[in-house]
Amino acid sequence: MGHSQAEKAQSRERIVAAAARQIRESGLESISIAELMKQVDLTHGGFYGHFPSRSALIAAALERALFDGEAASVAATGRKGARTLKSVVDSYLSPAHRDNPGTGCAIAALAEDVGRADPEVRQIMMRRMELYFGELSRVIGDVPEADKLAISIWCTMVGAIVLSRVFKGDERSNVILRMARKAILEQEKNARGE
Amino acid sequence: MGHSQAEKAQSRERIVAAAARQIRESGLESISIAELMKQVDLTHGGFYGHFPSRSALIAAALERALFDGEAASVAATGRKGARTLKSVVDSYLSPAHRDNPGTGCAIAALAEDVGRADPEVRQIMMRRMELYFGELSRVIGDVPEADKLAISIWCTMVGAIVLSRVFKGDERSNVILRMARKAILEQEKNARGE
DNA sequence: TGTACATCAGTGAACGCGCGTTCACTGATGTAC
DNA sequence: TGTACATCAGTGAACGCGCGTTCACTGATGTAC
Repeated sequence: MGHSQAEKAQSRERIVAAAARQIRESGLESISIAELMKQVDLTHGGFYGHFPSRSALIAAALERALFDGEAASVAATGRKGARTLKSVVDSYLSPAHRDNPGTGCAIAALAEDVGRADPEVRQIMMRRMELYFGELSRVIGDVPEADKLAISIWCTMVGAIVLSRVFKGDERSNVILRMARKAILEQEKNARGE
Repeated sequence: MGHSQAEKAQSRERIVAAAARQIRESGLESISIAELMKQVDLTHGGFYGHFPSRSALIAAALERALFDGEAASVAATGRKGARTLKSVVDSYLSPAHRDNPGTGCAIAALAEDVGRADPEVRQIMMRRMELYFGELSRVIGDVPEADKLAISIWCTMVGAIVLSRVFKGDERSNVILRMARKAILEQEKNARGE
């Protein structure tokens, strides 16, 4: 058993990463400390050397899930400059994203849970979403009121993933993704054309 | 203590109605049988005279929440013939709807929870959503591919309520509702114009 | 009409279980000399 | 280089608690005669 600071930080890292996946797969409240610690090959008692409470972990896991989900999206759509609205939407509204909530967008996975949570938890998502709105606005680029368009596009993307997951396994699920994608791209075209 | 069949049915009714509100306010898994029975002035043991298990109640409560939410929407937007896309969207994307999930749309409140639930639970929501898609399509009326437009509009409406609830209490929350509303109405205008 | 019995919705104590949290302890590693 | 000690990440038993579920019981009402 090691005990350097670096090793402790690595343990914490593994706990948070596992929790970030867990909450996206099964919800904010799905975290069981005993099960989580088993997942990372530690005993449950050690948890309190890393976090003061379960709810502190949930906050850290949400922050991490938001960060990871964005990193995965960026990785899938290519580096900064190469991103277009089409590439972002195609990636976001893909069957792969729908079928893998544990590594996907934390907004689509957890916004309802967060909407019911404490203000501190909601703030974590609010702050991150402001960044997302800004980033999508920049991807849209030279369109009048791109910042406002970015907001409504986010609504459609999140709603589409959420609904497509209700229908997963059914062909209807793919139709939802396709219709949302089409609506978003047409919206942009119209905004550009005016 | 009465014990006619009608009185038993009324008790069951009150349990389901309370549960339907509870799950929309705090999530599918938020139901505690002891607390629920206290809410309807019964003792927890009596629960099993009405339902075989907690999960059977959850299924019944979801069904009921979906039904109630739609009834509330219809009540708010006027009778059958008088409904227009604008009236539906204005009502759905209102601050009142955002602020009262317990009496609102069960899709917006529970789709993420349901997406993670058993196939039987997902089917309950799937079936109801097919009806909703059809109804919105009829409200849209004489537009090419109104059925497809209805699907993408539902995505935007659900996403907007879900995101606006994360931001509740913040001015950003109202902006989200307004931008989604605007996007939907423009989408319809464009669909009508082609 | 009055009495005895059957029904059954609801009661409330009890159960086993898993959970979050605490804490005295362990034992591997780092440091001092 | 070797020995003694300090540190501290992780261990695992124990706790109190709330939960879903069971079940023997109660007592108000309906029915039979």
